[in-house]
Amino acid sequence: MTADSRVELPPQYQPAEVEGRRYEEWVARGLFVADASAPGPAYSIVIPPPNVTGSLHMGHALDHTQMDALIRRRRMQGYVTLWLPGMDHAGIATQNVVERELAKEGQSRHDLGREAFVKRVWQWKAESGGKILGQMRRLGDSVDWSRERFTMDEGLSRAVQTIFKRLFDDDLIYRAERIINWCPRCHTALSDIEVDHTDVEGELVSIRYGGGDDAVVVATTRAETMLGDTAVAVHPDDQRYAHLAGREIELPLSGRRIPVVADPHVDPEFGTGAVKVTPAHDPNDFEIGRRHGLPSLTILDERGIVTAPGPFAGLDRFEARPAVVAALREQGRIVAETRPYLHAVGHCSRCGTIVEPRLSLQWFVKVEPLAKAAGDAVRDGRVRIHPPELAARYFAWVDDMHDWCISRQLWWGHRIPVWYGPGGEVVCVGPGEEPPAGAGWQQDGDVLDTWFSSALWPFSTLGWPDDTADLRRFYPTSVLVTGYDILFFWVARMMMFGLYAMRDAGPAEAVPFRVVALHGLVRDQFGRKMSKSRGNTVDPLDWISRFGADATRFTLARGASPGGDVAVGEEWVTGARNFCNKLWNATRFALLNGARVAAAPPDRDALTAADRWILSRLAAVTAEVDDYFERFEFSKLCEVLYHFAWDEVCDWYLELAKTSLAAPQAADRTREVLGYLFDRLLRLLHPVIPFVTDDLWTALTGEDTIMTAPWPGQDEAGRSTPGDWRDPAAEAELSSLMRLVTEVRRFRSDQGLRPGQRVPAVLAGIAATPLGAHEHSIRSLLRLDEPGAEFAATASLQAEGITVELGPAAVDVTAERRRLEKDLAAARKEAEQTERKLASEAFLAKAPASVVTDTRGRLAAARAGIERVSGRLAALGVSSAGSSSRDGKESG
RNA sequence: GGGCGCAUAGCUCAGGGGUAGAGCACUCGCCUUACAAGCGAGGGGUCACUGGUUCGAACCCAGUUGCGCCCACCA
Repeated sequence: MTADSRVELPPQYQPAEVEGRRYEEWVARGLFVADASAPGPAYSIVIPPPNVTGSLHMGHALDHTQMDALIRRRRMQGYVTLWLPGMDHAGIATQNVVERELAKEGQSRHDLGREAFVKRVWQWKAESGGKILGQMRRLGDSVDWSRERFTMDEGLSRAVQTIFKRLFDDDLIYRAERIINWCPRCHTALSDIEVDHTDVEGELVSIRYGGGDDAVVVATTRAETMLGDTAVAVHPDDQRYAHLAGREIELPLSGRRIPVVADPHVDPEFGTGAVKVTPAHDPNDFEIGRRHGLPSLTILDERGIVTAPGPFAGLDRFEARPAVVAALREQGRIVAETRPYLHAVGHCSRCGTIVEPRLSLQWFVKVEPLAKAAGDAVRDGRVRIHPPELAARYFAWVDDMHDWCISRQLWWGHRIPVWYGPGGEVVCVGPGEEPPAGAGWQQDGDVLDTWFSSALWPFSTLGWPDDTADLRRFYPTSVLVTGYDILFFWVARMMMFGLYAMRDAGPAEAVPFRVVALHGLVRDQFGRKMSKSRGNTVDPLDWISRFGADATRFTLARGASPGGDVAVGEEWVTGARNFCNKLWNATRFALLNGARVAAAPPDRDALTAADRWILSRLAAVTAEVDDYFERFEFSKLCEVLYHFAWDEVCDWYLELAKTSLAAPQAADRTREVLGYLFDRLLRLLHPVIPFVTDDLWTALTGEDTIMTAPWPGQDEAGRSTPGDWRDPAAEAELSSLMRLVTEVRRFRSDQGLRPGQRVPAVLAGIAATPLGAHEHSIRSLLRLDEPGAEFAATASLQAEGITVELGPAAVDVTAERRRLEKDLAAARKEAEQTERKLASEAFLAKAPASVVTDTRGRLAAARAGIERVSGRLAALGVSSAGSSSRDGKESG
């Protein structure tokens, strides 16, 4: 087949013209769809479900690039692969979005009522939700769209109900009155992980309680809570307050009398050693209150407004605070001046409002037994965390987990399947069961924490609780790819629920995934966290539009070491775009020169050293890439492929190929090697940069798609590519060639010779070296002509045992001398260092023989270098006299 | 308050007991017929500091300093 019969490729890669079309082709041909009944090993990944409200950001792009690369490689390896997409209903986030929309219409959800509001949210989801799914297509995600799931789907809701019922029956879910994190803006309880602690500059106020002998000073940053104080606590051993313990003192402002209790929780070293106790509004105080049977006095409502009777009633908590302080000051109750105080305060992770600890009746998961199992699965190796260093964080979380508050005072989410009877009966209703009928029965009004359904994701998406073919085939999933930032709250919970729900499968098969592969955060080009407030965020879609999906993916993959953060900037993606273009042009070169992919690998006996060298390197690179894939070393595998493709294939092999393509008897063989080489190279790159590789590969081979081409590593004949193709002799020979060419190029550059200028030269002694066979190539790479009849050398240099004598051209004696003097100094330094080393008896006695040999070799090389360079310097002095005016500089 | 990690070129980072690396940036020269989104040749580092182990330390150990991150119910 000849070049003209093939697709003409433009000289620059235009991602926009390729990507959309290819993606739709892949989908249309069903290449992403997993066939659960197909033979062969299975490989599955469930996508960390993005929020319906979300759009694609760099974090997703990183996540998805890694998952897609893993999936694509396995698919090429012949696994039955499933990458399952879907979305999370994102309770609070979504409800907030729709409530804001309603607010614009001057309405609240209460105006609509529950049923209409939920309907409205579904409507919102249908119209504006899930933008991210379309954006995933732009990235090239090879997800199985036929299996797309949503946490509020009928099936997944049934899974939620089922597991709730089981947990309830196993006494692992309970309802209790506890201090929980309350968001006064969202009007709902929050779990610990939905609270972000940030330092806030507060004011520490010291207040004198009681009077006369009873006086005791307490400090607080939340003065308004004193309205709900029901005690003062001191440490039992604190002599300063021994006389007060058990007595009652006067609480300022209200005039109530409250007891002084002795409790070991109090730190006598901190502040005055006395603490005000507000059981209804502080978790510690709640515990103290429980221990001493203190009443809990709620003084704030769900909006954070004071309800305690008196002058402060109706004030917001932040208005009440200074008001209370002012009133105390008036009464002379403020001791000393208030002072600024930096302390960590909890904020609602959804809206940023300061969280209010609040006593209320909520549902909890008893996590202790579940968390223990989740920890054990990692401890005994059923689940591997990668990189292993991060397992410590996992254990820290799992081994010290508080009970999980799962009820939310929201309308959007899975409603708690519990009914309360007129006589206080509590009935948990499982799926398919009829709720109790009759007067007075009512369902719990709350919904479940969004993370409750997310925790079921690895099996609820596969059909659990039914025994489906998908569940049997694809559970446990092969790997979970996510950022270390959500290792705890999501990963740990999937582990707990997976092990619990799937326990019948046996300990090894109940785990939700076999490996957790963690990556870091995407940062900006200066390594700073991306944030909207800093204005340094980058939109992946913008990059995809301007540089292509492949360039975007390659940038992220290339920066991603396991567990490490990725710094990206426009320079990076430009480089990746350039790389794609380089591949484009290299393949284009191969095509223009009639490269062809033969059914069988090239006949080794017919190959030149250059061919054997590049195929040997290809084999080495193939093995490395395979290994890096197994270890999630995306950065390294990209690096290896980048350098192989660019430095070795393009800069050397293609240049060498130009010579052999020009020789009629060698051209066919070279075309064959080029075909083989690019076929393999493109396949190796496909998982990371799917679009450009598919486009080029189909042009090269005439096949439909690279997606189903076998992964290299073993060729069609069952021959292992590494091993068979490795050729150390060819590698050494070509290394020698490259050193020679580089050395002469350096000389030419120093001489100011233009790269294209042809110079007559003699390569004296080349025939006696292994490079003899390459003389033609070497001359071509270096633009050296055969010497004419009247050849007269004006300069010479030695390298690789060859004396290169250059004809009239070389001239810049000063530059050459400077260069040689520098080389001489370096060689002398090296010689000195190695000599000193070899003079040490301790070194000779204790260092391994290989190191000693190596050092001797270095010394010999350095000495030879000194001699050679000295010789050149001397020769320079002689030959420079006569020939300094004919040179390559006349043009510049 | 507890735990973990990091300090290597101008920037972002890899490496890891035996010759200091990459990308980008920088300098010089080139439109050499796949590619100027390119080609060739260069410059640039006390591997944070102080000690220790070792024939040998950027690497291992201890301490110091600086910087991150995670967890956390001390008012």
